[in-house]
Amino acid sequence: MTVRTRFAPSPTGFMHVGNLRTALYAYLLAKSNNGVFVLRIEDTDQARYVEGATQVIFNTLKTAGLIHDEGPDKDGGCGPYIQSQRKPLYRKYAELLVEKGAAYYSFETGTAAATAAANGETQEEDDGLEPEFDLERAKAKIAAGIPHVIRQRIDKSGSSTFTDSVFGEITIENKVLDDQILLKSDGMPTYNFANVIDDHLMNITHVVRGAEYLPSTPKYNLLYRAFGWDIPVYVHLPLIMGRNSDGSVAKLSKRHGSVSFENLISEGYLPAAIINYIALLGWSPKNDREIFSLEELVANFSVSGLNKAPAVFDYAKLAWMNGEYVKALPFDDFVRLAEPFACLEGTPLAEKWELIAKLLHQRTEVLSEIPGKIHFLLELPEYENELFFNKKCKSTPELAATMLPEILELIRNVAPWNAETLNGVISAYAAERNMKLNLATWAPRIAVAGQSVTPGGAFELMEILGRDESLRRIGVAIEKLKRG
RNA sequence: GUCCCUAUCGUCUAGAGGCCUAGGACACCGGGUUUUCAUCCCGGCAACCGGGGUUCGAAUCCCCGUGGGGAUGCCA
Repeated sequence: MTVRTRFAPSPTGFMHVGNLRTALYAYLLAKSNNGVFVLRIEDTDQARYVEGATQVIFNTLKTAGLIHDEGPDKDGGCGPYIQSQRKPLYRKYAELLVEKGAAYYSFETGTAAATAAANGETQEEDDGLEPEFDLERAKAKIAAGIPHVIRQRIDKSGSSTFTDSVFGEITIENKVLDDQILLKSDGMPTYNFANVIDDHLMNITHVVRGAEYLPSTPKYNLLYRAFGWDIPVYVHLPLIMGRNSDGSVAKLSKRHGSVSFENLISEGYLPAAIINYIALLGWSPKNDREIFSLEELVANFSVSGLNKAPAVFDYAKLAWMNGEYVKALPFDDFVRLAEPFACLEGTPLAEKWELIAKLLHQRTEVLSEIPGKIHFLLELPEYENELFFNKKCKSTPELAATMLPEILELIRNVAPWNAETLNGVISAYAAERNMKLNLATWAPRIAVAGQSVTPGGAFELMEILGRDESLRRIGVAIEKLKRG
């Protein structure tokens, strides 16, 4: 039997990494079994619907490489794949359930809650709905236009047991299951109903979803049984957590940082790195390997590697992994991808971008770090003469004050002005004075950079800055050192 | 409140009764290489939540606590 999995997001405007990871595992489970990956849009909550959000879902899956085999744009014979377009279907099945005695109508009263409030009473149990078990009377009320819902009728005796591929056998007392609403008063199904209908109709064999659905799974199974349908294989996934500022953890959300795929991308994380990282959040290949392409994930994926406990999202490790991907990028790709982040357009450095990129390529983890790394090239920072101190190479401001004027004269007219020539001249200068090269380059580097940490050494920086600006900055340093 | 799930370094995890003196990675801290920084290399710090069982033997199995998470919506 062909394995069929689905990813069923709501179009709410952005793709949370938790959702993306669910999509990834559903994709991996399907593909590692030569199965079919279905995309279904769950837009039954018109209040939460966001214009254009479906496009965000398409774009995200495409960018991430999670290509679906069936979906709104790829009919595989189980369409439509957008729930709002399936609306009549749900009522049909809900009414079938009523006939079978597994569901019943409930009508809005609109008064009980209001009355209670007026009397200053709290009536938490009252949801403003009155059940009508008599079918004839129910039909009359419907004909009279009274708003109503259809809810599941659950026998509260006994218990329900089911097996999950990750969590194993789970038993829940039926008395804690409530008569959940299946069809809303606007005629749309709830998730609790639609997922059962659609997963069955779309021949989904393996339901991959977050562990938050574990406690309500018995209700879905009751529905499957009422219809006489096969229950799919369940694969519930541990949740992804974020760390709060007070050290506690909670479901990963915006306050923990960027949690949407689009946000992460705009911060300079690479799609393949994000996928690789989240794959390892809750799943392990059971060996020490950590870097996997999507294809390699497909080849290595197994449900047995899924974890049960929630995992904390760690931006530091994501950054490290992203750095691995950035460094592995062909240089031309890095130049192209990093350019928008550098923000050099319209500056004198724009034409030096490739030269700068050469320095940045192996020193960047997240592309958004770039402006901060190179800002000193655009504008000489304010700095203290203390920077000319360096213990390791024994540099001091006094030494810099004598060296800098000498070096300035040596390089003033060298040609061509590039790292190689400058290296030659300054190396010779160091050799003459029996000085180590790292001492000879310390002062010039500080002078042209104005900061202690720089991407690249003195020669590269001077080449990028050009002759005029380099000489000017060294001049500034000499004056600063004179003032002390 | 009730119900469900869960528990190995700070974080992600390996470990399916003896291979564990508990392995890897990130982070952190040293050292080396390097014209700085980074890369790279080498080293270090750091964990089986607690208590009872079962067993010749338990991180691994069972029970009870405790901690953590989730569910309890006309959200999904």
